[in-house]
Amino acid sequence: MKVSREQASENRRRIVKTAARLFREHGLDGIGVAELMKQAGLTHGGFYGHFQSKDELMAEACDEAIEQTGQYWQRHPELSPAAMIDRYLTPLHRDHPGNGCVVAALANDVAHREGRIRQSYTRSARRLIGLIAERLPGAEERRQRKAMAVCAGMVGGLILARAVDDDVLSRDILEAVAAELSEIASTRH
Amino acid sequence: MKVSREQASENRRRIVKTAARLFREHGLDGIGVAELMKQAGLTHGGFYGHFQSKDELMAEACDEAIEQTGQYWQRHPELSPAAMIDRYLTPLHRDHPGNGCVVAALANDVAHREGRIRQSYTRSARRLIGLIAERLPGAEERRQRKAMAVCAGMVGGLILARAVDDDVLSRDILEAVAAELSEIASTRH
DNA sequence: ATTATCTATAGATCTATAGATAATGC
DNA sequence: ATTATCTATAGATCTATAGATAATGC
Repeated sequence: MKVSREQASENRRRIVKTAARLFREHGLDGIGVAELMKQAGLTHGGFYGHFQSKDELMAEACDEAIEQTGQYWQRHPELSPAAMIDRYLTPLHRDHPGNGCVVAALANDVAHREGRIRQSYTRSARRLIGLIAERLPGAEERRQRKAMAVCAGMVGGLILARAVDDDVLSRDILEAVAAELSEIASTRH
Repeated sequence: MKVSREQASENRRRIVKTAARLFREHGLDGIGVAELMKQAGLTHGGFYGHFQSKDELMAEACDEAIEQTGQYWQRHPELSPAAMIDRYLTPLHRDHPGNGCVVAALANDVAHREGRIRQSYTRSARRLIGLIAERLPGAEERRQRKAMAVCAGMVGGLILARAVDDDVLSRDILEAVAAELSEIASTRH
């Protein structure tokens, strides 16, 4: 069942994209290589022709995920920081982690690991902070500081909204955090 | 090797306390029953005399962890919200998750589960929000809203600081988030 | 002939249970 | 006699590999 060189490289690409979705949905340990390959339309054993290990795929999937997110924000350069916050802290984003922010989806997972995935995650976090910082007014240092706070609030708010088992509390968190973070983004201090 | 009824109940208690530490350190899937029991000074098989399942222990360990944190803050009623934020967002807390905030430690893990652990986590999150809200000035509704935003920022800041692989960035995040959250806690809006 | 993929499985690890053991407590 | 704990293991799951298969590309 060999396929063309072109098809093989397309298959590799599909594995990375599938992984970027599944790792965000289920966590790094929540999805196995066999199930992942099945969802990519391939078989378990074929995986190791494309990657040395699951760890290697984790790092590539993290890069892929932040690239998707980065491109999304860069396609909307007109959005203010407050508008970004409002789009981030929505029930839609909360309920679709597979297509959402990788920094929020893998934070706890990554803290327990070393190596490439940790480096890839750190780049992703920097990029998210940078995407916010570049739209804030003021001097570089102040923008960075505010962007970190806004980023922490967005990530924390989304993670909390996903973790609690009460729809009312979950929505209250999303709305309260969005409202208060917009304050930070717009004040002069 | 039977022990007294009193000793047995002390053993059960030690399992819960050990679990409260280990789950926060390694995540719910990052520590197995065998290793956990070893660290509690007992053997693997003995576990199921005390608990029906690992899931049951997860919920009890989460309750134990938030109880420890709640008692800590209640022993310091003099601390302002800004002082709480400063004590939460420290390198010490970041580097010792086993003794720290369970809401930050298990957020991603819990989002992928159902049942008792999810309920226990939701109670913990409510309690953390409440501990902050009761020290904020103003009307109930506004205090709740601000407490949710502060809580999200604290949790997000700590989780990010733990996940990134760069000491400078990690410390910058802790300091930036603490500074900006103190603003929220003290403004009138 | 090369190689991308498939089938099958080795080896490790994890939760949970069965049955044995030995000290408590009636 | 009861029961808390221990040893040993069943059964499931996961990563990674070995060897077979079959279509590509020289």
